[in-house]
Amino acid sequence: MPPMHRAKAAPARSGLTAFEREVIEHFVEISRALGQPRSLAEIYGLLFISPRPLAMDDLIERLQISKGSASQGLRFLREIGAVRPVELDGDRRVHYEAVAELRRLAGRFLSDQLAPRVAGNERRLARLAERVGELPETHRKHAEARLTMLQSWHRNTRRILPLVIKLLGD
Amino acid sequence: MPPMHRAKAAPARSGLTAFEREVIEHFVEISRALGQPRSLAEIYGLLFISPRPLAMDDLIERLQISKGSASQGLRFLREIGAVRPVELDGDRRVHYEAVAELRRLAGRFLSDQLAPRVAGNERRLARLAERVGELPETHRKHAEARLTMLQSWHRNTRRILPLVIKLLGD
DNA sequence: CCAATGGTTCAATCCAAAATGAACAAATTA
DNA sequence: TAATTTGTTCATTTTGGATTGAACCATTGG
Repeated sequence: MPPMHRAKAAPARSGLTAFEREVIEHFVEISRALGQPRSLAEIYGLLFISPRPLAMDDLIERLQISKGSASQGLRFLREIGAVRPVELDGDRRVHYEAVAELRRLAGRFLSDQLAPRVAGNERRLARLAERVGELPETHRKHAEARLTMLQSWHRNTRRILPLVIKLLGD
Repeated sequence: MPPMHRAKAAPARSGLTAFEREVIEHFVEISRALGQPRSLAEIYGLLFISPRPLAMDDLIERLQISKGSASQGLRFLREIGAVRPVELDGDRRVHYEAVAELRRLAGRFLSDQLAPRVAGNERRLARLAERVGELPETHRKHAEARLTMLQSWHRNTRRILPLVIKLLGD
């Protein structure tokens, strides 16, 4: 069969405007700093800048991501309250719009992602406090001092987190 | 030369006490939240709990990490001021001790790791503000509203960062 | 009832960041 | 000077989290 000159590619250039791409890039950068996967940021970013709710299909097509990524990404964003499902009549597909209140977003993120870690740290510090007594005399004093420091740092963190939430959402 | 029966293995079980391991684990958890590689946290953690400065050799042996990791890790920690080189007489190797002032640590981390990103975001927002005018009438209004939001979020962030630093180091 | 559509799940794959270790350089000691 | 010690660099390898896509389920419509 002659090669034909190809339908192979049509790399499907993204169907995103330059403006949209840049807005999305903004969210990608932020999500990196928060240690979240890129596809989440892409989905949220596109919904954020879109003037009307989008269905999963739209996200797959415009962002060129897989069904799996789209489905999982939307689930996560729904769970943390960053995205809200919307029913559009005449279409059985669920559409989504971005929740854009920073206070709510930050609060959810902190309580869902950070709080569990903070709790884990707290437990570990408690364990350490118990065991510091069993240490050989030589190192005990130093270990106790360091442990006190860790506890103080931890208290600082706990104190500041709620404050940050409050300040963010004004 | 006959093989001699060797010093091949002795897998060198970690030479870390349970207590040390747990302290190190604490730092590993924290560094994860900050998106830093595990080996950094291990190095800092061991130095933090060690009552006296350690040489690179010690870190390699006790943490079972490679020379490369140790060297690069120490370089990074030195750069952000988390670790301080110490000269011990009678030993030409450089030893290191942990810098344990939280204020300094947090400040450095924020200004080295976060500030550049924040600056990047700022530039991007400026570009977006320029281009929003060229948008087709239909979407312009919505895009402008969203952009205003992004700018406000950004201002919030800038406002809060220095405050967090101040509050952390009391 | 069957076919088509919308959506989820999860094992396999991909990939970027981290870790390794060999090669190298510089300082030290014998 | 040669041999050893201390440390850095960087090309390769490893690894874990992100992404994919095939298999599957549920609902709707013909």
